[in-house]
Amino acid sequence: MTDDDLIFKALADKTRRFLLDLLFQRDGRTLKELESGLAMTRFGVMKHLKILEDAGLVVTRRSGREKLHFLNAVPIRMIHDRWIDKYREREVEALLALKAELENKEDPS
Amino acid sequence: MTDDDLIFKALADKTRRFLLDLLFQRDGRTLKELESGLAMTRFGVMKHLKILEDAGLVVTRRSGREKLHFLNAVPIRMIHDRWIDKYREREVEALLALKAELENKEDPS
DNA sequence: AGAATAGGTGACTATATGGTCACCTGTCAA
DNA sequence: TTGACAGGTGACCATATAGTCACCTATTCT
Repeated sequence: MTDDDLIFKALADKTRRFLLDLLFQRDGRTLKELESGLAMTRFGVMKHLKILEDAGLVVTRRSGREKLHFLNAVPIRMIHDRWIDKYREREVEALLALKAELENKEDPS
Repeated sequence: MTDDDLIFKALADKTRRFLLDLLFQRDGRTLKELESGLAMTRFGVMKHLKILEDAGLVVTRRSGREKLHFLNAVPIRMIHDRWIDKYREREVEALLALKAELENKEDPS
């Protein structure tokens, strides 16, 4: 299994993306803490974290009997750079800016 | 299945990523043309293209009996923005620049 | 019109993946 | 030092996914 295979397979699961969201909000959480936010057994969460770690999307540090989890954004950036060059980047940003503006007008919540 | 589920599931397969690579090189290809670059039957390629299209990563235009395929980079950019904020972006770019520099020194091919 | 060409559908099989459980290891604190 | 706590492993089952095939439709060219 190649590196990029590990990364994209890791991102293919909703639970794992949610774990990344949690770590994006705040880094350095333990398994116990991450587990408490999910409707799943500890074992399920542990498997998901292992897959994220093997892919390099999460890096960890041990601290006594705890294991702290951190988000690593480098692979995410590499996905971006694979299919978005400088030319497409201008197009895409213009489209997203337009989209944001329209949504702001339609739904000024 | 939510939008982001469709996108990440679509990206989870190596063949589909290769199809995006081909379209990144050059847009507007037909199924026949894309098929010729892969060791797979037409049906397999067609299924993959349908999944990419359902996810919005590929958009198509019919032209007579041909169907032309184009890469849409907007979902890719949204993945980036989900886990990379301005702060992390600086970190990540610095790391990738350093990495590129080191690889340049080690392997000046 | 009729043959060749480009694309499309539904059913099927083998394999990969998500989730759970019984059971185990290492660390902390009274 | 012993009990509670955080984390870890291997086996297991149900479901999802990749790939193929027989068969079908629409367009083009002579």
